[in-house]
Parts: sequence; structure tokens; C-alpha cells
Amino acid sequence: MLLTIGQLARHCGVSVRAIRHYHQRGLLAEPARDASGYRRYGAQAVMDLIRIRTLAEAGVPLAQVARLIDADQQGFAAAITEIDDALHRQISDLQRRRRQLTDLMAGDRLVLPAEVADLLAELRELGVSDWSVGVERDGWILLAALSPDVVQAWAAEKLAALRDTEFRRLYLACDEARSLDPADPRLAELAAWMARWAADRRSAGVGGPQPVPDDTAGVSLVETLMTAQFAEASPAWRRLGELSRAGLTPAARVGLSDIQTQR
Amino acid sequence: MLLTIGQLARHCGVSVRAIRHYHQRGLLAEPARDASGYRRYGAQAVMDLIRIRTLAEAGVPLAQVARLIDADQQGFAAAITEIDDALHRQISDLQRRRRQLTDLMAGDRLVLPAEVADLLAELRELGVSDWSVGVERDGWILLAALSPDVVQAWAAEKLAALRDTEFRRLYLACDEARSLDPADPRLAELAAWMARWAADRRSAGVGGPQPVPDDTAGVSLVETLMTAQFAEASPAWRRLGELSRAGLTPAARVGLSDIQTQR
DNA sequence: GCTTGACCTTGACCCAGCGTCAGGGTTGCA
DNA sequence: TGCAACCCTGACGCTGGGTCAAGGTCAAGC
Repeated sequence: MLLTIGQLARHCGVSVRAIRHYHQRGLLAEPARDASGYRRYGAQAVMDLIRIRTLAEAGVPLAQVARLIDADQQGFAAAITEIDDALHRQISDLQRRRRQLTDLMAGDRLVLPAEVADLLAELRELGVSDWSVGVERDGWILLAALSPDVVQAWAAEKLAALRDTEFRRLYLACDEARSLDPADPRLAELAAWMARWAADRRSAGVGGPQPVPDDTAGVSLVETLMTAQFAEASPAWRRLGELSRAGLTPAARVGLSDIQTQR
Repeated sequence: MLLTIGQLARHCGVSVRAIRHYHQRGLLAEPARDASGYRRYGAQAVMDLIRIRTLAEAGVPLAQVARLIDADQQGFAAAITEIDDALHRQISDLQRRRRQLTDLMAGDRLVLPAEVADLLAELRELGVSDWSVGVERDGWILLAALSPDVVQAWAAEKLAALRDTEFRRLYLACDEARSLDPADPRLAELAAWMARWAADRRSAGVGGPQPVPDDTAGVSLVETLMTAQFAEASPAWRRLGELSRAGLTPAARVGLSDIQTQR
């Protein structure tokens, strides 16, 4: 004669437990019971339940569904429009996430702008070790995550620097130095070379990279992080950083941090 | 020198609580602490966290993220493909739900198959009272819940019957009879008319509806159900049913039950 | 009449993915 | 010296149910 809870559930495509849950939350009116205490549902319950499910599946929280089902026509229509907008936004979000995901596995994991990809390719061609190119790439990923705005400009500038023969030799020297013992005296020479190159470059009027926006305590957070990144990658590089910081005036240090950060 | 948990959180667009949660679940390695017990994060943590978020925002459960972040290239790629498929399905689902939402505003379409919705629309156009259309709709909803297979055929047949001018007049008469006193003599006349129409129709060779599969005791469960549904809706209709059953041979009764059920 | 299996009942605990509060200690700046 | 803004751990709360437990009910077959 009337539907049992299981029949109602099957017909509406929900679980028995869900229906009882809706009763508990006051979403669906408790129906009359038969002689043995079973719930017995009529057509109204079917319609109510379908409304509840349609709203719930659209992502409307049950609390709001409860308010909606006894709202007036106007309020209901307005709410539906709003929910539809939310759905639309959600769809766009998911589509964006799909793109991010494919980026995540397409080669360099996260979106690296074309300039950076070019840069990495050029380094490989120059003969830089895979290991160093990997550290470099990770650095750019980090930079892109923290200060996406500056990535393109910095990459363009580093590409330009790579036109300079001396910078290329310097870069290769650093690459080879990665496996030196931190106590090796050649690291001090290398640090001096780096400092000289930076000084020459500044005096030639070539600007360093633009400052990073989140610059707070004189030394930017990004620089700190990147320095730490390279220091972690190799003990020799860590030593190289220490030598540079120790042996330079503050003015020169800025120049050095260019190299370090960019390296 | 290194990032505090709050700085890391802000830079990666997550909450501090979420980061601690990832530590607890083993997703993100616990970093070293400083002298006062604060966590201090390096560049690796930033990259790890970005990976975690990218996956989590794509809807990957954290438990799976944990497995993914230390999976090999192949497994990772396969998993990403799968996740992307899931995202695609999710998008389609959301789009379907948007359509359902608009249907929800539109009326009966969501709750009943198209044929029945058409039927109800035709009844309204014919001038049948909202109240009777409501009873009719409720009957179809229960029928759909109990015997979904027969709904389409029955609805099509009833739509066909509505082409018959006499049936239309009969239907309207029943509609008007709903508020009569159960003792009113006009109910007997109406019952006789119904019986005559059914007999004519049978002799004209127009088949009744297909039997319902759960037909068990001669009179189908569904018929009983529908009869009860209409009897409950109005005392006059209940009386109409009684009159019909009383005054007819078993053979004719089948014809009547057609009308009653279909009514 | 008795069993069996599919239902129904309430109540209670469990899960993710955090939010939020409580009750502390630390840091940095005025 | 005080205050705001951090940090720490631990614990409970929330949504939308799933899942088990410990029964009562119903229809069928033997």
C-alpha cells in the first residue's frame, strides 16, 4: 500500500541510512508508522526526497537544504540561482585543477614558464651536469611558487647572462665544485671569482634582478630560501655561500646574492 | 633564516592547521625545530607542500597522496591519469546536476517520466482541478516506485484514451464528483457510466493495460494500491469504488478496475 | 509449526579534513 | 615592561553519512 523505507530508498537511489539521517536532521518529515512500527511513505515523501537529493548532490549543505525546502517561491528561486552559480564556479575550478595536474606530470612538474624551460635546455647543452640542472630547476619551481611575478624577468636576465663567455665558465666551475670537500681551498678562489664577476658586471651598468615584493628584513625571504636550497644540495656550495658572505662588504653581498640566488 | 609554519602556510595558501595535519598523517616530513621548539622549514618543504596541495585540491584523498608522493615515475603517471579521468567525470556530474536543478524548478519532470508529465499537463489543460491532478500525480509516483517497468506503457495508454471525447467527459465528471456526499445518488449513475464505457471499449477490442508483473491474487497489488490511493483522497471516490465492485460481474470488474486504476 | 533470509527498529561508534578552542610558551617592537 | 602576534600540544566539533550491534517482523518453504 505505502512504501517501506527500503523501497523508498531504492527508488530514489539513496541509502536507508541516509533517509533516517534526513529524518533526524528534520529534512524529511517522519511518516506515520504501521502496526509493527515500520515507517510508511507516500508520494509526497518521494517528491521531498528527490528534492533533497537534487539539492544535496549539487553540494548544498543539509542545513541549508532544510531552510530551502520550506522557503517561499521567490527565496527558493533566488537560492537555486545562487547554487547554480556556485556549481558553475566549481566546474571552472575543477577544469583549472585538471590543467594543473597535467602540468604536474608534464616534464617539470609545475608550470615553468617558457623562458625557464629554455634556460634549462641551454644549461644542458652547455654541458652542465643533470644533477645541477635539477637543483636549478627546483630553485625555479620554488621561485615560481613564491614570487611568480618576477620569474620571467629573472629568467630572461639569466639567459642574457649566459651569452657572456665568462659567466658560462663560472657556471661550469660551480657545477664541478659541487662535489669538492668543503675544506678545499679552490672554493675560496671560486668565491673570489664570483665576486669579481659580479663587481665587473655592476660597474658595466648591467642591472641585477628586480627586487622581490615580499622583501621584509633587508634580505628577501626568497633569497634566504634559495640560498638554503643550494646550501642543502651540496656541502661545497654551502661553504661557497659562507665564504662569499664572510669576505664581502654589504654592497658586494647584494651582488653575490644575485649570483647565488640565480645560480 | 628558515620559514616558520605561519610563513610557509601563507606562501602556499594553506592553513597552519592543515600543515600540522599533514605532518600528523605523514604526508609532510617533520622539519627540524629551533631552540624554542618552533618548526623551521626549508625549500624542500615548500615544494612538497605545493605537490600535496595540487593533488589534494584535485580531490585525491590524503591517504592516496601519501602513497603518491613517494611513488615511482610510472606509478605516479598512471595515478595522475586516473585522477584526471575522475576529475573529468566529476565535471560531467556537476554539469548534469546543474541541469537537474533547473528541472527542479520546472516541476514534475524530475520526479516522473516524460510520458506521465505530459499526461498531467494534458489533464490540466482539459480543465481538471489541481486537486485531482495532484492525486493523479501521487498515484503515478507510487506506481513508479513499486513497478517502474509498467509506468511508460500505462501512461501512453492513458494518453491515448484521452483522445476519446467520452473518456474526457467521464474524467471531468469524476473530477467534479470528488466533493459529492457519499450518499449522493449521482454517484451510482456515474458508476454505471464508467461500467458502460469500459464494456464498450472492451468490445471495440481496445486492450486494457498490460498486467503488472507482481500480479498475485487475481487483483494486482498495484491496482489495490491505486484504488486505495483514490479512495483515501475523497469519500465520494471511495463510494464510487464500492458501487462499481458491488454492481458488476467479475468480468466487468476487471474492466472497471482498469478505469479506477487508470483514473 | 519452525526455520531461513530479507526486512525493519534504535543506538552507538567511526571516517576525512580540517576548524576551533584551551592553556600554555616565545618573539619582536614600542 | 607590556602587548600583539606568533608558536606549541591536545582535545573536541562538524558534515554526511557507513557500519556494526542487538534486537523485532514478515513471507516463504519445509
